[in-house]
Formats: sequence, C-alpha cells, structure tokens
Amino acid sequence: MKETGRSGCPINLTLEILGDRWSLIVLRDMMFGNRRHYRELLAKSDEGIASNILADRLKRLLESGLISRRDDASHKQKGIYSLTEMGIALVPVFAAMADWGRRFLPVTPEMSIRAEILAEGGPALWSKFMDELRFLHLDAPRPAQSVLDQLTAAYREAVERKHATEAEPEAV
Amino acid sequence: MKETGRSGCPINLTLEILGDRWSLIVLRDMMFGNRRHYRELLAKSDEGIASNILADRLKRLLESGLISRRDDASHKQKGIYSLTEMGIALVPVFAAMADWGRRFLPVTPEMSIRAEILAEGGPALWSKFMDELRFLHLDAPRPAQSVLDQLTAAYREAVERKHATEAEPEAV
DNA sequence: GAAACTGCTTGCGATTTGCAATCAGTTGGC
DNA sequence: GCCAACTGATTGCAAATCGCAAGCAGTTTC
Repeated sequence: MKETGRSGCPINLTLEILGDRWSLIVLRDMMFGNRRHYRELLAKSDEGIASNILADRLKRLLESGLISRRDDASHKQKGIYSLTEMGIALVPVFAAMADWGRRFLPVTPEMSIRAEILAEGGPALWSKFMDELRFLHLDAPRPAQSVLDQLTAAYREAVERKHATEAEPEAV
Repeated sequence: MKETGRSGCPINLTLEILGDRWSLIVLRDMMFGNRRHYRELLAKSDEGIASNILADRLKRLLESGLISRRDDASHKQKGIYSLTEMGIALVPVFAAMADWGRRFLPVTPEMSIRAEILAEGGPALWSKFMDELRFLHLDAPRPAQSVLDQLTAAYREAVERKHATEAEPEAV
C-alpha cells in the first residue's frame, strides 16, 4: 500500500488512484467489453489508448489492487487480466458516471444505451451484473441470467439501428 | 460546447471533463464545504491546491457548464462561484465514489463519516441534499431540513472525537 | 496612506502525456 | 528449420501539464 498522499478523504483517495483520463477507460473495457488481454485492450479501444499508457495503467491498477493478472495457458507470453472484488465494486460508480454523462454530455445514442439500461435497472440490476462479473473474473458460480449479454445485445441493436439509418459501414 | 473528443461514450465524455486529480476536489469543496470564493477554495483546501491550478480548473468548469460565476456585491473584485444543475447532478457520483473509497482505501474516520451517512441515506437522502444545494446555489426555495448541516455536524463530531483521543491541536 | 485582502498571472524546473518506432520472445504454417 | 504474424511490452522524444513560489493590479479597511 502506498503512503498517504494528500488527505484521508474518500473522494481524494479515489481520485489519487482513478483520477486521470485513462484508468477508468481500461476498467470500463474490461468490465463492459470483457477485454482481458493487453492486445484486446489496445486494439479494440474506441478512444485509441497508446501502448505505453496502457502498460502503465495496467501496472498501476495491479499495484492498487483493482485488477489481477495470471498467465494464459495457451500462450507463454500472454497474460489474462481480471477484475478483483475491488474493481467489481466500481459498478455503481460507473453507473452513476454514465448516467450523469448521458444526461448532460453530447453522447451518441448507441454508446449510451447501456448507461440507460443500468440507470433504469438500478441497484438491483447492478448487483446482478456484479455477480456475473464475479463469475467471469473470480471463478464464482455462474449466475442465472447474463446482464452483460443483455447490455451487449442492446448495444449491438443500437449500432445496427444506426447503420440502418446512416448506411455507413463500421466495425463492431 | 467543445468538439467531440475521443468517443461518444458517456464514461469517456465524463472523463474528458472530470478526469483529472483536481476538478472533483474543487467541486467537492463547493458542494460539501460550501466554499464559494476563490480564496476560500485556495486556502481551506485539505489537499493544498495551487493557485494556478485552481484558476485553470475554475475556468474549465465554467466552460463546461458545471459551475457559474457572479460578482459579489460586497467587493468589486470578488466573485461567487455556484454549482449549476449539471454540477448538483453529480451528487450520486460523489456518493458512489465516496462509498467505494471508504470501503477499499485507507480513509481517515473523520473524513469518511459523511460518505457513510450518504451511503446509508441512499437516493432519498441524496435527493434532499440536491434540493438543498439548489437552494444554496440556484435560489430555489429553502428545503425543510438541512442535509448539509447534518453532514457537517457529524464531521465536526468525528473531528472532536479524534482530538479527544489524540489530544493534538488542529484547525477545523 | 499603509496594510491586508481580492482574484489571478507568471516563471520555471520536474513530471506526465501522446505518438511512433522498436524490441525480444512465442506460435503456427510450411 | 524458417519465417511471418503475434505476444506484451519498452524506448525516444516533443509537447503539454503540474506544482511550487513569487508577483501583480485593484479594493477595502483602518
């Protein structure tokens, strides 16, 4: 654990770990996009994170205890990054931030559909989603239904709807 | 409004505005400490923000629409910063971040008492607090009871409890 | 008229960021 | 065995940002 920084305020301590432009982007992609490898996080990033920044953030998130890393049996160099309970506990923070963003910022419809569903579902849905993340990242028992599938399906639908009206090819 | 940055994702757009180490600290002090003047924000900051950083953040927050500024009738140079509805709407984000921080980070008891009360009170309490902020910052009608007083009283109590055991003078 | 206070700017060295190129080791196809 | 593709990074470098200290012009107080 790092020495105390600026103050013992929960908001301040949270900002000292997550208060930058990329940490939460990486966690978001792991959480909602189920990206678990370095290359997945690097190449499929909508925002185009640079490789050195990604490496640095993964290192910091590991040190902070938000994610863990284990070797991939299929490839000696490959690592699989997983959310820890501490990382999974950020679901309500993401839900609150995403809801705020979709209400006040110029979001695109297909990118905000998941935020909308999470906002409408409320804490009950967040809790189900967190159970699912524990299954995917912590080897907990598989939950009955998949919130991630629900979110991903809604996102895909929104993307298709967009393409139907714009008639403009784009990678999914 | 600024041009679109990296992506239309609500999380990303939120981070482009608030994703740094100081913006939310300034908003926190305005919201929970009711600090409305530049010097108040500068001098009473627990984390010791630098004057140029504060000036820059106030400018950015003004441009983003999170705060507003009006002249103080009592002093020609003085400005009063207020939260806008967009800023007040961050209450659930602060509550979620503070709750996460107090559960997983080495917070001090007196700094986390308010986070605890907000977590226990839930959305109903947040809503009352937001009404009070609308009264303080947007000239809305005065609400029946003051959540800010409740939070501040609990914080003062926690500080006094700390001093009683540590017997160590400190500014409040 | 001096001192204190107002919001804010400036200078400057240290750190961080963002981008491109590059790296060594691993795997799979032939 | 051999080479191309892929793995998780590292390195170099210019630009931006940060953090600290000092300073500034205008205002108020006494």
